[in-house]
Amino acid sequence: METPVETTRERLLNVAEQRFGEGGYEGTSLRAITVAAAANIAAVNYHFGSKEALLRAAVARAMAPVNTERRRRLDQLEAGGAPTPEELIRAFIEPGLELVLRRGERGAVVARFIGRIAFDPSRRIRELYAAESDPIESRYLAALQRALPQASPDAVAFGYMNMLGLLALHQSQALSPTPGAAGVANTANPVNTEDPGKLAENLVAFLVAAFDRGLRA
Amino acid sequence: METPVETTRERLLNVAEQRFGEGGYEGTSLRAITVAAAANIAAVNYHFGSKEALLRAAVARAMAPVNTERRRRLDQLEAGGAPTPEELIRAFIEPGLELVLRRGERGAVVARFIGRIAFDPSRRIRELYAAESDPIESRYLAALQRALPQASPDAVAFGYMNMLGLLALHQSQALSPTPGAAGVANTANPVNTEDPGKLAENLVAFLVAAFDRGLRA
DNA sequence: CTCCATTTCAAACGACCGTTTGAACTATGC
DNA sequence: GCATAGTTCAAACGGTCGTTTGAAATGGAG
Repeated sequence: METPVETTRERLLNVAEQRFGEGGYEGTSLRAITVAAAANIAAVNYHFGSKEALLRAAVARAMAPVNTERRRRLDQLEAGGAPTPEELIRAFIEPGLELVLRRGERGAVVARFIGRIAFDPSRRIRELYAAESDPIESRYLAALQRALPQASPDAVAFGYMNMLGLLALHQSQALSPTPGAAGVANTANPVNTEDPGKLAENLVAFLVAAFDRGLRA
Repeated sequence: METPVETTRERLLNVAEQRFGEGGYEGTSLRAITVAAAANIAAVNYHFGSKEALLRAAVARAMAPVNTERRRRLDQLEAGGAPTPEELIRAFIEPGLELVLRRGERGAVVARFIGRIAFDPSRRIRELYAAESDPIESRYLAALQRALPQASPDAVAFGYMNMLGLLALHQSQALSPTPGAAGVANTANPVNTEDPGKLAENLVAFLVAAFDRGLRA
């Protein structure tokens, strides 16, 4: 069989995903990325133009399948009548956790990358991410509003932001602290580390309860 | 009245809070801090020893009143019998939001600083923060477990981590995106920007519902 | 005033940063 | 074969990074 070897461009994107996800944008140097990708320093500016353009390309590539799947689910739900809050929450959470975690090692890397960038300390980086996930946001907000007519638009937006934030934190694995360090419940490891599906179920249940009964009028 | 002028050490801590909260640890240089604090570059290493030690000192100073208030509330609740989940959640959230937001401009700066550092991209920084908020963590977990006997320890820990994460995100104002940019609900600004008390109420209600009915057995 | 510990200062250290350059290499079409 | 477009390369660019140095300023105690 012929092995379609990864191009330099692809290797740069893969390593960028991993390193940016581990150390953040500011905390990761182009030299660290290019060395790990077995590429020359100048390759970044040749293929992408700048460090930030590399990040933008990596975000776009990582988010594309998630956005596609979310759109597909939303289309499907709305075609079938009035979706419940749980269906909508599931359609948002699961593509973020499963589609990306359910692929062995690389999936976890992509998830951590997305989760970290979404709440990077730099406003510039956060907006860069927001622009990528923006298109479907208003659709979800409108659908949630219809599914929760008793909640005010502000309350729905509040719930949506909480959902978005919690998803990002779980994606980035920031809520599953290091085993050896001083963290939460180091006596018993949380449920979710082995099975991303179980984490998705737990998170959906948590959010459904909060949306159904935790939004102030 | 005599004006006890701020010492260089205090000015450095104040500016560090602000800049680290805005740009993150890696994204903020000591030169930017010392210039804004009208101090010499060498002052950081003289008063603290290193950049990381400056951060550690800032975290400790910022967290001290929050930890004290949380301990006080927990003592009071446990002295009065078996606290409800809502009382426990309130005792955790409110010190984080009010005690720190309800102080004009500087309170918001401190809140953003804490919220950002708690989920900094660098694991090293996150652990530095975790060590500071660790002491009361096990007390809260145990109290929550007693208040929610039907939930498994894993589920309680899961809920606690979600609470901690959501609090940090709201503290850092990462969930109240920039007004002009492409973000959630730029048609109507969320409720919470003007009144931190209202945000606390919304967040507590959200979490109480999630804890009461959203934790899987 | 002298002494001494504390604090501030300008200047420099080596290291690393993102980016650019221009030549060398590679592969494909003619 | 040669020409050509695409890609990779070592090397260097000017800047900024955290940290260190040693001297100058400061200010209370004797």
